[in-house]
Amino acid sequence: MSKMTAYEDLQARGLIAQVTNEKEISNMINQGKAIFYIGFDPTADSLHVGHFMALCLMKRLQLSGNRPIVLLGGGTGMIGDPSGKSDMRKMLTAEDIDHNIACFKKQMSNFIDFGEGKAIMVNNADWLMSLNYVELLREVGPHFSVNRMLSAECYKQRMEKGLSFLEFNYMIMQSYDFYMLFQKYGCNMQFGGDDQWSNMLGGTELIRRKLGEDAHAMTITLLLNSEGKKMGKTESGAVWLDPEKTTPFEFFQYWRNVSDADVIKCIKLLTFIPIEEIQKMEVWEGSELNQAKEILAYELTKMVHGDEEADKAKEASHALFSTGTAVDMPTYVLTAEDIADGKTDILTILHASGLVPSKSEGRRAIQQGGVSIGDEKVTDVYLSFDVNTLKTEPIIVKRGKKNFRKIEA
RNA sequence: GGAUGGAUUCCCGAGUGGCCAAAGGGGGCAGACUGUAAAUCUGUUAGCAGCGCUUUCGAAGGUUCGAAUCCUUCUCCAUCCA
Repeated sequence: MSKMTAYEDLQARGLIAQVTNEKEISNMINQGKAIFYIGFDPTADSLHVGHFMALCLMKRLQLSGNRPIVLLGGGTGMIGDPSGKSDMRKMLTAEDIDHNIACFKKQMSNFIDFGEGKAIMVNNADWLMSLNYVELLREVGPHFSVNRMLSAECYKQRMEKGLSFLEFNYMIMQSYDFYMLFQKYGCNMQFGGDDQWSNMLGGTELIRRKLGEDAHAMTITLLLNSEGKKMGKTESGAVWLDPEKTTPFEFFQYWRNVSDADVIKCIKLLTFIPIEEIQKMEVWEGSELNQAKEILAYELTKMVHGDEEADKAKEASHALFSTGTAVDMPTYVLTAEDIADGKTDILTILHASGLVPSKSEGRRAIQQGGVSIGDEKVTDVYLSFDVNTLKTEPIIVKRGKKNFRKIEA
């Protein structure tokens, strides 16, 4: 059997959602002739899983000889992309954007090799911020049909709730980016999330109309779970790549806990495990699939946080769910505020350590049998602890099955 | 610019003077069952020094013994007309 081409591998993994011209794109990619860009708007101070997937795609293509351009949205971030969103985002200040860009840069360099001639990083603020309104309108305005823009899928939700002129212009900015990159760097392809499709087509159209040349676009499958929701989000927010915002252990657990229906898909989309090996896992059923989850969690943690952290997270996870103890686990050290007369109580501990958002919830959790210390269920809401005892013997407090904290004094 | 309708707790949405910390659903959390999955069933879902108190129905004032509910002003949103 001949080796899979780079493009076939992407296909087999299910990474490709839509393409403008499959034949040309696959040829370019397979021959390492693509100079492609992916845009990242600096909407937060850390990258998240969606970005990670895009960066991995960059890496995959970089490995097969193609040249990536990372485009940071210093300019487009000032506008805000309405695609697929039901509400307008909070507008970011210029300072926020600068800060976020700095954070992005740092994290990205862990994944992508920006060495000589390998990959480049640019910021669209460099050309967007100095645009002159009337000039721009005359330059690109005639090439966009408002009727067609409005019918674009990405605005669908906003047509019901309201779309501001500011955001409406996002598509033009993104199209302009592609147009600029095409001229400056010979960038002939754009990648992005599938929700970017219409924005990306705007760019290829603009290039064709202005320059009479062909440029291509390809979108990456959005990482959705079996219920059709975006993955990489938890109740408390996104799963971040920054260890300060999402600890390696939390990161590991997030993937360890994906549902059966999603494991294989995630392994395909997110890891670099060869497709042949993944195919072997696909036949796994029932509790066997549980192993796949651990592989997924381990691989991703390793890629994002390194071998050492991945091992630690895996160990902690094992220890906690088999024996209920772990060496390396989230720890909370009691502060003076938590102690009164050399004592403290269970509600204070739960609340102060962040296991529950309020003491009322802590009380409820106890009453419902959801709190335990070690293996013992807590039944007394007023259970109190001697601080001196805690100093010598730290305790492990659990809320539910998956939330726990080691408490030290 | 004009007309009309609207803003309720995490979300949707009921509530038109006291019985309202506010129905119902969704989501979340916890328990049972399991495989750290899903489905299902049960409980729970403002805060606090628990049986009571404090803060909540877009914002600010007012009427009233008593307001999510009535009045005034303001802000924002939607639809229709220009």
